[in-house]
This record gives sequence, C-alpha cells and structure tokens, in this order.
Amino acid sequence: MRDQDLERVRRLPLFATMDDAGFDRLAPISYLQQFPAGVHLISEGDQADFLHVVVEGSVELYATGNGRETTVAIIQPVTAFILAAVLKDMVYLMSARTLENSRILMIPAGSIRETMETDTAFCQAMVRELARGFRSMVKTVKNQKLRTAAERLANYLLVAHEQQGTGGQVKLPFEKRLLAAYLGVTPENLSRAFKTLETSGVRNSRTMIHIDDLSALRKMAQPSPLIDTPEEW
Amino acid sequence: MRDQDLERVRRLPLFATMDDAGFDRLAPISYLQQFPAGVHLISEGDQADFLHVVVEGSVELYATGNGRETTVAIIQPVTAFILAAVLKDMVYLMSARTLENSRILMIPAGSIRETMETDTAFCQAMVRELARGFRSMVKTVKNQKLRTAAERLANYLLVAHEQQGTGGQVKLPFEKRLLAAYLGVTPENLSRAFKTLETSGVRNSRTMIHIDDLSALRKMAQPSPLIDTPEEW
DNA sequence: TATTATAATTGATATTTATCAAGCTTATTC
DNA sequence: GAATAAGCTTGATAAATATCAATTATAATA
Repeated sequence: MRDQDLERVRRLPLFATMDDAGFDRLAPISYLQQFPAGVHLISEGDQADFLHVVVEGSVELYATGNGRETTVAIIQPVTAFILAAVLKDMVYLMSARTLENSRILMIPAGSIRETMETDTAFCQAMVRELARGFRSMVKTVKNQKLRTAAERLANYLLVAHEQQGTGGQVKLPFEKRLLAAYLGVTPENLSRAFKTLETSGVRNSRTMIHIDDLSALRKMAQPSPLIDTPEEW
Repeated sequence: MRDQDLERVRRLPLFATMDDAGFDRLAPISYLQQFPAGVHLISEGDQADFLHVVVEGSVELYATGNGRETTVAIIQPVTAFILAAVLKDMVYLMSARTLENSRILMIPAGSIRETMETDTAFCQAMVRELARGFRSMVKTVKNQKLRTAAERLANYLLVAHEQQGTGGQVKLPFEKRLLAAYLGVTPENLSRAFKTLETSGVRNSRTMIHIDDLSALRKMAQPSPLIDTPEEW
C-alpha cells in the first residue's frame, strides 16, 4: 500500500482518532486494489467479509428485486461504505460496483470488529459514522415518499449547484441513466422531468446543466434542510 | 420511576450491558411519563434534547414536506428511537406522536453522550443499535423503490402473519389509514390494493385480515429476506 | 338505543410514472 | 473519418397512484 493512500485513509474522520498501534495493525492486512469501471465489488446477500473504503474513483451502491434495480447511493472519495453489515457480521443488503477507474481499500471485517472492541475512540467514530448513515437514509426515504420525480430532480440540481459553486452551471459527475436510477425513475422519465424544469429556468445538454433562474427553481423545488442538506461528519 | 419499568428498560439490549454505576446515574435524571393517544412528542427540526424510549404503548415517527405527510416507522415497546440525532447533537429529522396510551422514558441527551464516552460496552451497544437502524432504513428504501403498493402490502401481511403465528389470520395493530401512510399510499389506494390481493386469497374486514391461500400470496409478494425480514439486535 | 362522528370503500377523473418503440445525438472503435 | 455502439429524447400507450366526491360501515357518544 502506498504511503500517500495510507495517509489519505488515516485522515478520514472514521480512522483519524484511532490509536497508532491499532491503525498500524490494520494497514498491513488490508488490500488496496485498483479496479476499472463496471467491476462488481459486492453482491447483496453475501456475507460482509471486508470494510470497503473508496480511496479514489467512485462506487455505486444498488439493489435489485421484483425484476427491478435501483441505485441507493453513490460513494465518492474518501469514504467507507456499508459499515453496518461489517459491524453486525451480517450479509450485505446492497450490491456495489465501480463507476469509473477506482482504488478501493479492503479491510478484513473481523479486524475492524476487534479494533472497535478495544479502541474507544474508534468505537465513537463508528457511532458517528453510523448515525450519519442512518440520517442520510431517513432523508432518502423522505425524498422518495414526499416528492414527485421532478421535485427530486430540482432539489438534486440545487444541492449540486451549491456544492460546485459554478454560478448557474452544474456538471453531472456521471451518466443521466445513473441519476435516473438514483432518483427512482426510468431514464425516459428523467428526460421528461428535465423537460418539466424548463419552465423553471433549467436547460441541459447531456451532463451539462444550466440554471438560468435560481429563484424559480427554488420555488419549484421547495428545498428543506431536513431532506436535502448532505449529512456531514 | 417504577422499579418495574426500570427493569424493563434495563433489560433492553441497548442498556443491558451498561455498567451499573452508569445506569444508576441515568435513572434518577430521566423522566417517565404517561401520554394519551395523539400526543405530539417530537417535532422534526427541533434540537434533540432527549433520548426517548417507548416503555408501553406505541409511537409513530412521521415526516412532512411539500404539503404531504408520511409515516416512516412505528415504534413498539420496549424500544428507543432516533438515537442518531441525540448522539450527533443535531435536530430531529422526524416527528413523533403517540398512537395510543403510552409510557415514554426520556433520558437527557447530554447524559447519553457522556455515558457513551466512558462506557465501552454502552458504546458498542450503541453501534449495534445504529447499525440495526441503518439496515432497517435501507430495507425501507428498497421496499419503496423496487415494489408497487400492492407488493408492499402483500409482503407486510406475510411478515405480520409470520409474527402473529395465527394460522391464516392477521390483526392489524392500528387503523388502516396509518398502514397506508407507512406503505406510502393514500387510504383510497390501500383499499384498492387490498382489493387487488383478493385474487391472491386475501379477505379483510376493517383491521381483521384473512389469508386463505398463503402460497398464492407468497407468489404475488415475492418476499426477500433482504427487504422483509425485520432487523434484529 | 339512537345519533353523530370517523374510518373505509367505491366511483370517476386527473396526474404521475412505466413500458415499448423509434429516432436522434454523442461517444467509441476501427 | 467512417462505422458502430451506447446514451438520450420523444411519441404513444398502459399502468400505477393521487385527488375529489359520495356512499357505506363501524365506532363513539349521548
């Protein structure tokens, strides 16, 4: 494992307060691997053997059932994912695949549990991360149950615009069909939702979005910090 | 606080491993209160000042937005709820109200956080409970995004039937309009979903449901342990 | 027991969303 | 640069769900 990657993982809030001895024990028994886009990392229903950390690239968490498939989350660096299954020594509820060339750190699940039992600071960091994940999922449930597809898209664009800080423009970091799956609609319906937002000052061409009237979009979207604000550490 | 209630809370897995000194510190500064049905306990957006535990009765966690309202969870005894907001010292993302006459224990949030910092066993119990909550929310997202209303109802009935163990019969523990909100549909649409399930051997009158053909219902529902199995401790 | 209130059902209609197919645009490969 | 593949848009139609209103059934109250 490269020192540079190790440093980036070390600085992750989840690991930042872990004592040195514990971290030094985990590093040599973990694997850091490079994957191209589209590689299957995890299958729902599989036993959670590793804690995965996205060091570079991005990962899609998705789920299937009743002949359908949906995107539950999109993981950007540097972030661990699906801690819950690891901590409870259970099966994964979601599958994962790389969206682009990605470097993934895999730490054996047993070692994570052992470290958590002896390292109080790590245990508390775990509590914060799990609480963050729980709140994030609650916001997803609210977004899905309380809003139409166009409303979810409008709010997504407002958040992305806020994060990118590029006056009036938003660049989607992935294909539109992935955004559709994430928002819980078909690609055709996402296209129609974009069409609907034209009357609220939104123009788009492929992954480039232009917001010509921010206040009109806000009015349409009715954003709420209890749904839209990304959960921080 | 009655000794009997104290004992029931003590036996909750979240508190069962807490050391005696810590538990003895929390008990005298907590409040146990009796509420009639329909009482507003928590408002989304409010600062999380207490950890709430349902000792008796039941509590609905709901959320509002865009002029709509939905039920996110229904809490039965003995269970704590919305730990995440308490642990991170943040606002509640959900509101709560009693569904029936209920006894609620309220433990000051600051004391919970302090105890977690010093009591390793309690911290680890917290990790398990938050992981359980996270997984439960993931299942809710999957249920909502991957299934139709009739499918969600069918699976709900299968789980309830399994839990009640009453050969071919299920008694809904609350009104149908609450079940509708929980499943993410209007009361009218829930009624139509029940109608749809008649061809799968389901009859109902008010809160009493009869399942005349379990295998037909299973076939229609396509249950999955990755969605339907209630998350245990 | 009768009356009133509430919950649930049913009908009609509107809206949202999915499905299917075809065409267009853009990216990739040779 | 041309051909091919993939992503996206658009049109038509079907299905799912919401809304609104009226009726029926059940529970609560007097």
